[in-house]
Amino acid sequence: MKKKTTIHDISKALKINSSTVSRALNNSPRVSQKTKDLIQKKAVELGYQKNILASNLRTNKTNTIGIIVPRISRNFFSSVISGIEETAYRAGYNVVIGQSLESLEREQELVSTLLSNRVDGLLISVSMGTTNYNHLSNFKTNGGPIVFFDRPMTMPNIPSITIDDYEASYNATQHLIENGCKNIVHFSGFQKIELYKRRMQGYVAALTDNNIPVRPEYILESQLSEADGIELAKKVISLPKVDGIYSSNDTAAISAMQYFKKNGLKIPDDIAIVGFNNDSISAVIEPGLTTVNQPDVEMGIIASSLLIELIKKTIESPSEHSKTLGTELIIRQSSQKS
Amino acid sequence: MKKKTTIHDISKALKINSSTVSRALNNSPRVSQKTKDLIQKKAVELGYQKNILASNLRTNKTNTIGIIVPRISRNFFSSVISGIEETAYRAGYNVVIGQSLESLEREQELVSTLLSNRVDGLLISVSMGTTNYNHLSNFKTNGGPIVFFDRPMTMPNIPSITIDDYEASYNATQHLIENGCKNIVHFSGFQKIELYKRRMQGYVAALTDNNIPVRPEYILESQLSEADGIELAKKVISLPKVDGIYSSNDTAAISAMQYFKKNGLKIPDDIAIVGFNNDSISAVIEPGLTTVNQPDVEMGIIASSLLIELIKKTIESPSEHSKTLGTELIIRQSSQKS
DNA sequence: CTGTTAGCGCGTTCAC
DNA sequence: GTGAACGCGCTAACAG
Repeated sequence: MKKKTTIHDISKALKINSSTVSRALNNSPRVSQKTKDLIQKKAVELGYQKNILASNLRTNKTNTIGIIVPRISRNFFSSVISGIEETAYRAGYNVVIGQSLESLEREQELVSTLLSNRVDGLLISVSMGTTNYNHLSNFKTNGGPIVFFDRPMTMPNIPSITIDDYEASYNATQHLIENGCKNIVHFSGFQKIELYKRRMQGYVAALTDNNIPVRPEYILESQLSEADGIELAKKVISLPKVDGIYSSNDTAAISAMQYFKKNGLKIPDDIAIVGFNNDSISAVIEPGLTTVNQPDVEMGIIASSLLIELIKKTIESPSEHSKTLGTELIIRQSSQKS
Repeated sequence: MKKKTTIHDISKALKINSSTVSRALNNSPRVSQKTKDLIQKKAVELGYQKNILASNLRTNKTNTIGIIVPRISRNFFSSVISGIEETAYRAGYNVVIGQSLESLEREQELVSTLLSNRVDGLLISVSMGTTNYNHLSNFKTNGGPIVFFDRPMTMPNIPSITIDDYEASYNATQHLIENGCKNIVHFSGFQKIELYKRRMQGYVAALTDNNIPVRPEYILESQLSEADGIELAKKVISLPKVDGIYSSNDTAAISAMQYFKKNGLKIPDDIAIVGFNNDSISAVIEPGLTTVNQPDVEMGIIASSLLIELIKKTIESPSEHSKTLGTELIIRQSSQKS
């Protein structure tokens, strides 16, 4: 690794002061086009490459945005990240990524390292374990802007990009009901998470509006992991006459379906899933499966666009910038019940 | 954003030289425990937080590793990334990610920005368009170590973590043959990529070893995208008596299967897929589907462990460090042909 | 063990 | 429009 050429090298070579070189290279209007060209040329000639570390130190900015998600390999998140990276790339930002693995502790550590690494902003989908936001407000005051996505937190002045969970949930449940289901189990998630709370509310509202009693034993709360899916499937079997499932997430639902299949058990006639990632699991074309697709890539694009905007001009009241994206109810040859 | 406290602040407050403070905070053995404690305490008291940017500039290291993949949202890659992040996190490294979108140009730019951002090492799965490795050898000489994964390049002294594509491919094809298939189409990828070349070779070898003629019109090369899958499906239909498909990748194969289903067409009796990501698409349990599962997360773990090792002690002949991971042939209730 | 000195490479004052 | 000088915060090198 040979020594890099610095602005001083081209400063010496040209007998022009290094500050002028710096200005020229940053295309400052205070340098004449003539010397700019001269410097530009010499820079190329010497194979100059700006040392961003030094620049970062001086300006205290890094042109980098941090992302924290519960787990990168989850389809939904990897799609969001893909969208984020794409727009960040275009705007000249790098992305550094961390996964909380649904642990508050780990999330705190990640936020802390991102903070000390001076990322310019943070995109985060909080972990299931996140019950307080001290680490986040700390980032906000000492670091930069934050934008929530998918899983919002109730936190003042921080925008969030989400889908309308209530509506999506309501629609999915309503669809099952219209299809003749009367005993609908709900796979739900940790209720401290806004998202799952809202989805539960949508489910309950749909039942209520259709004069179907809400039975607590039909609401199964879990972490919605693959392993949980199997447990959920077992519970469903133990319940009498379940004819429909509405799941708050795809992983658990699919895992449950697999369990039914594998063991030759009867699968409920109709199943609806919110938060289904169509792109990656598109092979699953089951009759009687309804999915509410989330605009995953789009969510990434919008979230990072907003964040970058916030970074550039520290906007005063960003609370207005929250956005709710539409979803798409997709019905797969759903067998109309008699 | 108020002014941060620096080592000089605690240097002044304690009347201890700032270098000693620095050493103490870095837990250097050359500082007495007594003064360490003193400094530690004061640091906490003043709310000191190390400015990593300054440290990075001075040491010319960033404790960050770069990852470049064709597309983040692809299941296989997101799983690998997940594994990478996990081990990097444990080793105290950050990860920054870029996606090449199968474009050489973009890959070059990404490598360049990672280089100027002084990442300590690079993990890369090259894009389909990558036909030369100037940008990579440039990174190697001016940046740090590189480790290839999944898609190796023939490049001197750079280790790569891959599966045994030849063997995996041979086994998959052999399995189809044993199941009675005689007219096996191969969905293949861009032949400049080692991976696809090797898989093609495995396919050819299996046929040859079984005295089945290799027919060029049965080898369908494409980019293996979802859209390509449909084109491939159409081609399969136009071919006489295809009774098996061996695909080099899941996306195209699944897309093709969907096309068959959607249009009520006959699906070849047996299908084998290499590079299938079981975790994410586990819902697809089709009889007559054989998949060769790749150890995706494990690949990430191994690749990043190796890279970090290389970063720490610039090992002299890393070419020996290439590693081939085992795969797992998974047969789904494959209907034995009569 | 601790202090002194001298940068890392760049951006940004201020002068002129 | 350009130059001189300084500082961002930290650490390496050399003293002692």
